[in-house]
Amino acid sequence: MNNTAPFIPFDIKCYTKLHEKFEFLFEPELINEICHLGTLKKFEGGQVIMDINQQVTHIPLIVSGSVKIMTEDEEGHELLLYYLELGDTCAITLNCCTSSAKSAIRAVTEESTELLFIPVEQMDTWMTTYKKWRVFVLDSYNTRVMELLKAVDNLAFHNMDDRLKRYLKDKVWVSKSDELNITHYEIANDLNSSRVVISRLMKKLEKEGLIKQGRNRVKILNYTEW
DNA sequence: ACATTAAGTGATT
DNA sequence: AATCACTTAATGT
Repeated sequence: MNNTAPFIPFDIKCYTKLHEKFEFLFEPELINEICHLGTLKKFEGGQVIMDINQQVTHIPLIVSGSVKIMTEDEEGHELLLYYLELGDTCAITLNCCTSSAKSAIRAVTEESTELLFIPVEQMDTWMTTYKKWRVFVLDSYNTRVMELLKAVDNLAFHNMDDRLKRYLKDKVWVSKSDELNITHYEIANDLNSSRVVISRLMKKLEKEGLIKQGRNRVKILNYTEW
């Protein structure tokens, strides 16, 4: 038995896991580099992994779970912008990194989530050495801008009950379950609305037969028809 | 049994 | 659609 065996620099299982998860995105050599230079961290649901005005030193890459990205107004009311899932990264953060600016957003884990933090310095070198990294960065930038546009459109052109429906739909999508454990207060907070308004609209949706609800839980009925 | 938290509702702006 | 003020219902200690 080799006595150095327990002291391998990284977890073999984790190593192969990352290869499986990211082979569709990156070159194998790049995944090797990611394994060596990145740090994998696990979070419980509801943890703030990056906050507004925080200095950005690492780029987060989602390995499992999901993260919600939000802004805040002067009074501290939040607004959900979009979610990040497997293989996603936050392009807003990417921009912060290169310009060494501070974060404009807050990132909160939606469920228990694994994140791979890559030091900013790697950005530039990988941009020139790995084609797939370049494509990944540009692509993710693009999809984030699209998501932002969607959020703005939603905010500007749709009333509350529409926004609520979209919210529930998205929520079912990211949680991969039509049974949501959520309170009216939390929904109101994500939508920058008030609990009373959400309660009324939720009651309406229930009467329309679109949802069933109880304390701390909402079940979305026949999701496919949404 | 009591306190706390979530949800429902009428009235007002 | 938001806020207030109040009620009712569910849950934890």
